[in-house]
Amino acid sequence: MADQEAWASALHSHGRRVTKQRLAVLAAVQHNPHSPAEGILAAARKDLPELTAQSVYVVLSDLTDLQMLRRFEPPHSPALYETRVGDNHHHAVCISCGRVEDVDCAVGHAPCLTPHWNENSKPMTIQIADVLYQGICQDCQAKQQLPTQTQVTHEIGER
Amino acid sequence: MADQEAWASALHSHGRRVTKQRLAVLAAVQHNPHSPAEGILAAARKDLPELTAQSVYVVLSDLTDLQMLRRFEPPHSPALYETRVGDNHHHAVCISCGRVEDVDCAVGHAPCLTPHWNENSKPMTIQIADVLYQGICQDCQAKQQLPTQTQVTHEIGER
DNA sequence: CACTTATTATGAGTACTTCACAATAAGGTG
DNA sequence: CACCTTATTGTGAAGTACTCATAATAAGTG
Repeated sequence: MADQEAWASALHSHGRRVTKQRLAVLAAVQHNPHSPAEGILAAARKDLPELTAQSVYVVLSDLTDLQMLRRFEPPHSPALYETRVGDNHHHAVCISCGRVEDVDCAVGHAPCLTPHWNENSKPMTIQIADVLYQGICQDCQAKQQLPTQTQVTHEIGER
Repeated sequence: MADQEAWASALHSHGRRVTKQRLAVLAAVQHNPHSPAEGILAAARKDLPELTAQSVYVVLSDLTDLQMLRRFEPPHSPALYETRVGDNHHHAVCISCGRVEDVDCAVGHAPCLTPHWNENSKPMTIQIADVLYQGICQDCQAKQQLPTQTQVTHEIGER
């Protein structure tokens, strides 16, 4: 809870009022990275039971716009939030169980920020580059290898 | 329409029946890359008016699983589909108007497929890496520069 | 041409998120 | 410190994108 003041001053510097709802949401995201709005609500309600889902959506959206939170949307998943911002890191999601891992940036500090444009496309001014790795985590790989090894997928995972 | 046979044989090779619905969806995606399901439905209905939305969803989902189509989900947008598969290209989306551009892969043929794992994370077996660039396209930049240049954002874009 | 089974249409339902507006409270002012 | 302004939150409802269950249809095999 010693981070309360840090969050408060960050909110101040963005011209936002310091409310217990915002602090509860920030703490919940910090302690539960890669959580969806629903999970953040559940976590935040342990401190602030009267918090509503709609407030969580509003706060998350606003804080994301302020760059105090980062949001990303894996396929077939609700949006996930985290407090780790500004370091241009990436994410790997398991297509089987959905687990998410952070992946540090490979090419220095701001790697993927310079795409190579086609001749016939109009370049954009890039602000962020999200790299989303999709694969299968070790646990799910182990589970899928239970059948005999000659057996090949006749039904490809789940969807 | 000369691609009909190519689609048909591709469907066959995946053990799928060749239906006019599938062909209409494939043609619609091919001629309208980066379109959402709704747009694909509208385009496909020009050839096949009795096509239903649910069928489009089923077909898109199935063909994506077969890797005949590629699907990606920009933030705050429904899923978009394209026929360009297998070349590991990326996408840039304008956060203001939503326009999408293809971006070829920079680092050779399969670049971002080798993330650098943290010490404390369990590596996954990566299958695909989607790079999503977010920025502002030239058109939207021009529109935002109408106020005097000393003016700095007091309201940051839209959401 | 008939038959089997994949595929599509129909209708309803769900998950996630947003909207409109009233109630509340943060933080500046006197 | 009470008051006031206005941002913020709560309430209730609605919307979008998508999925599910089941019946009708049609592709492809014999």
